Amino acid sequence: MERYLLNVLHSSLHIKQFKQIHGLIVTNYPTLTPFFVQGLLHLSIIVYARQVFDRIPQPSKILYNSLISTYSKLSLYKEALDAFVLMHDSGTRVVCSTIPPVMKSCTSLLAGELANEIHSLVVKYGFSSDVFVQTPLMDFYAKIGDMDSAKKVFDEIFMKDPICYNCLISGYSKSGDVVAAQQLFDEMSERTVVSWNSMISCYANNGHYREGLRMFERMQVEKFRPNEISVATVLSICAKLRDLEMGLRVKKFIDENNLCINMIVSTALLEMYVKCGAVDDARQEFERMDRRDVVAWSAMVAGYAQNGRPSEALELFESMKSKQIKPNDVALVSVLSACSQLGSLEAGERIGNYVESQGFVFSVYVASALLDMYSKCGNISKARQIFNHMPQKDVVSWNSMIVGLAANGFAKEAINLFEKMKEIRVKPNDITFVGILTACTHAGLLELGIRIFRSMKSDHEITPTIEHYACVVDLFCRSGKLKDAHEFIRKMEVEPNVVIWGTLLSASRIHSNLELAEFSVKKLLELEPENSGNYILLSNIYASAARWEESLTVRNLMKTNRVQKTSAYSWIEMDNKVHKFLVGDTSHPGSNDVYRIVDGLAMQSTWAGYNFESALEFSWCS
DNA sequence: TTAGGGTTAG
Repeated sequence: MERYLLNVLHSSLHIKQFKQIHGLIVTNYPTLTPFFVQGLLHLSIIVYARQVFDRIPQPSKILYNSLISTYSKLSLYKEALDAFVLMHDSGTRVVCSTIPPVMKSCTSLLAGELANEIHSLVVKYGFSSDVFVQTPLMDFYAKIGDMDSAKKVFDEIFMKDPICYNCLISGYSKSGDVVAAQQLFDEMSERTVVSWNSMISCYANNGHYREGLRMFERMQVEKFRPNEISVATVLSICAKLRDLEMGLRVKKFIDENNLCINMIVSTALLEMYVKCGAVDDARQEFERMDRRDVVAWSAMVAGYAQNGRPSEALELFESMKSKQIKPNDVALVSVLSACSQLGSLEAGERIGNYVESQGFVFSVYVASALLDMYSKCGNISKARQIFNHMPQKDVVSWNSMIVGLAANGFAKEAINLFEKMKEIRVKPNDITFVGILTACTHAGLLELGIRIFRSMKSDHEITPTIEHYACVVDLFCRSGKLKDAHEFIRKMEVEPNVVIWGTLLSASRIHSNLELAEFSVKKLLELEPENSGNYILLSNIYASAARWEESLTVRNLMKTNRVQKTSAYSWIEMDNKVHKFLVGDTSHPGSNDVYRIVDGLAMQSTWAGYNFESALEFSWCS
């Protein structure tokens, strides 16, 4: 009977049958209790198993090991460590096989103190030569970024298997030491798919994207079959590179090799489309997914928000909530950015209330997005309130507040905030300076603006970009110092673009500086010969100075260059479809009806006293 | 032992 029961306990039983056997054991075979617990642990009926375990007076080391490893397998790391402490305190001898699940739990919980104690135990009991003990120990050091200790443990391992190499490679990868990772990889006599994947993600995580792609190619040349982890990593590289062509090649590879498209691969594919601007393809991938977790939903919401389609971001966010997927901080950040873009205070406030009631304001990301939303939607005092209450602020929070103040006309406050930021030693970045220079422009603070611009390189080691130069040109122009603006453009270290010349042009026209206007519009013509607006501007400039001949020459030049004047159109959105309106076009099948209604409206408006000066001659074009 | 999503300007 005992032998029979032992066999039964290791087969898959229903919980009811277990309870019957438990009764039998308690009354007739108490010595079988440990085997009974193991049967329960085997099936991961952990709570029941623990209850019975606690009634055993002196559990054996084997039973402790089973309990600890089951906790660890179920990701119940705290329980695993508690059980280990219990085992150790009860005087039960720790064995080799006790260590791996305990170390894994220490790593997951970053339990440094206990990990150090275990390391001492490993040395004390002489487990140091065991690769199964040393690898998780080394992994712990690698995960906390202590690569010196990790390497020390690695060197002590007698028979090194690929797993311990892979562990150390991923440690170097996370600490940014690409060279050490590659060296270790080259040393390996026996590589696995994991080794290749670790190297690909090492390059990916450290910004060496092309190198990562090369590893992916090389692994195939060396006859290693990429798995779903390889392709997910490579897809995220394509996303970072904005390389749609490569991304599609990877997708073809997945299809041709029948690789499993799990949720992570799908999301990586979706993300690749999003970053390459192919939002509709991303949405198709999203629709194809049979399961979607909060990451997949957030990626799609972010996709719309990042590609300037805020209404769809908001719509998808609502549908995510209706599917009972609880939004997390990432989803909230994206949807708040969508509200900012829409300038929709109503939607923004609704989400803002949710953010505050659910305690998400403690996330720097969410709070920054929230304050940005309030400032873009015009509620600058609420934005300021959120900023002031943020327990932690990063450079983005400061930038959002500075830009928000500048955009809402509080230039002095923006500049004060910039000073405070420097005082508490938050390092400004290039965006900070775009914000602060805009503030100076709005307040007409020419000298201060120039001083701040010059300090970028000297005090903050930031090389000004074309945006910063454009701000300064604007600063000169708005102060009426056109000559200085021109002089500044001539001395710029980067090639001036259309924004720069456009700024100078519009200022020249305002201040009737014909010479500079002519000069800048010629520059504009060089940069964008296809833009009809530039020809018309130049022609008008000549005309206004009564230089008719030159005016005509420009018009003719426009004809010889075959530049077409692009028509301006208006558009409205109806039932999720955008309709464009153009002048002098009757392409819409219902245009007769449209005109009749428009005429009727115009008539009624005229009767109501509205004076129509412009023709109401428009039609549908899509 | 290897894999996916986020905020600020123009």
